[in-house]
Amino acid sequence: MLGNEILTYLSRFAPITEEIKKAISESTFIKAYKKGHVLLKEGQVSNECYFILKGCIRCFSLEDGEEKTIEIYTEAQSVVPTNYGTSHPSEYYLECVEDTILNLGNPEIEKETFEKYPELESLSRMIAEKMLLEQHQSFSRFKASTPEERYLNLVKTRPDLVQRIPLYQIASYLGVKPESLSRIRKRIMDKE
Amino acid sequence: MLGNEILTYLSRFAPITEEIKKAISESTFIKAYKKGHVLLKEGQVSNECYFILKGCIRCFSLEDGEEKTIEIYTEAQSVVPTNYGTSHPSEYYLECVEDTILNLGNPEIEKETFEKYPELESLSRMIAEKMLLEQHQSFSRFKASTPEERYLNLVKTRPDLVQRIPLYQIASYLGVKPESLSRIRKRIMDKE
DNA sequence: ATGACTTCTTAACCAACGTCAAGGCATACG
DNA sequence: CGTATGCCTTGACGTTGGTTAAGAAGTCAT
Repeated sequence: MLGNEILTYLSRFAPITEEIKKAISESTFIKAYKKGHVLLKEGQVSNECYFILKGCIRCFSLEDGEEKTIEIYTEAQSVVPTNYGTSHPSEYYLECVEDTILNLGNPEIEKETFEKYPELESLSRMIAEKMLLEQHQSFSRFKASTPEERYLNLVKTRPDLVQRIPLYQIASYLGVKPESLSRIRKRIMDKE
Repeated sequence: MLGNEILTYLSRFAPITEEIKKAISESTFIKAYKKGHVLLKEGQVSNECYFILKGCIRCFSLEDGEEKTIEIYTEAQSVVPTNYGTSHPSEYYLECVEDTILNLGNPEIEKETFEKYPELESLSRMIAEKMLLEQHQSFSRFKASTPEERYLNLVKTRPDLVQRIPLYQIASYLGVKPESLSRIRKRIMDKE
C-alpha cells in the first residue's frame, strides 16, 4: 500500500491516527528515478521535498570544481532542499546515487493539507524539532572528534554507506581529502 | 513591554497577529540570572526552554575533565535543551556567561498554548524547519573549511563573541585546542 | 601589596592532514 | 582486444594541529 513506509517512519514520533493516514495519502505521490538522475541543480529553485522509499540520494556542493558531499540520504529518510518553499536558488545538488523511488511533496499541497489536518502540522513540528536536536548532536560529535573517529562512527552507525558510496565522496562528508581517508583506513587495518 | 523582543524575533518568520501576541504573553515568563549561574547540569532532566532577552548562555559538555563548547547563544536566540520535554538526562551543561535575562517556557504550558492557539504551532513548525536548514548549512560550512577559515567566519558573523567569551572556550567551539587558536590568530595578524 | 588563579601566548617536538605525482586495478567502451 | 576512464592507494614533502611545558599579563581575594 502506498505510503506504508512513511507511516512506519512517522510512527517513531507519535501515534498514527486515521486522520494522518488520510492526510499523507492525499498529499504525496510516488516517482522513480534512474541512477545518476539529478533532482536539483545549483541555481535552481526547488519546489519539491522527498521521502526515500528505496535507493540513495547525495547532496553536494561544487566549489572550485570540487564536489563536497554535504549529506547522504537513504531509505526512510526525508530530504528537504534548503531552499524548499522559498524562491532562493539552491546552493546544492541533489543526485540519485542509485535507482531511487521517492515519495514527493510540495509546499502548496503541504499548506492545504496542514489546514485540513492540523494534527499533521503538529506532528511535523515535533519531527522538525527532533531532527533539529539530532542534527545538533551530530554536529557537536563531529567537532569533538578526529577524522579517524568520524570514519569509525560512520562505519558503526551506517555501515551500508561505505558499500554504496564511492570513498572519495565519503571523504568530503567526513571533512578530509580522499588520500587521507585512504590512509586512515590503512591505519585502522594495521591496528587490527 | 513584556515579550517585545520575542515578537520582533518571531516576525522574522511570519507576520505577528494579535492571537500570537496573546499566546506569547500567556505562555512565557521572565527570569534573571547572575553570571556563572548553571541553568542545566549534565545528568539533569530539563523541563525549561529559554529565549535570551539580554546576556549570553554557553552550552558545553565535559569529556575527560575537558569542556567542549557546543554552542554559544546571545540576545534574541532561543535555547532548547536537547532533552527538553523528554525524561532523558542531559548530556550538556547550560551556563550563563554573563548576567542574563531570559524568557522561560515549559512543555506543559507549550502544549496547552498550542491547543489554544494553533497559529502559534504553525509558526513554531516554520521556525523549527528554518532553524534545521540553518543548522544544516553551518554544519556543511564547518566541514568544508579549515580552522583558520572557521575563526575568520566567526569574527565576521559574530564579532561580539570574540570579546564576550574566553578564547579557550571559543577554541573547542571551532574544533581546535586553545594553543592552536592562539597560533591561528598570530598567523592572521602576521598576514596583515 | 601579595599570592593564587585564570587566560593567553610561545616554544619544541611529534603525529596527522593536504598536496602533488605516480601507479594499480577494476570496469566500460570502441 | 586494447585503450580509456574512474576509483583507490601509495610515496615524498610541506604545513598545520596536538601535546607538553613554561612563562607573561591580568584579575581577584585576602
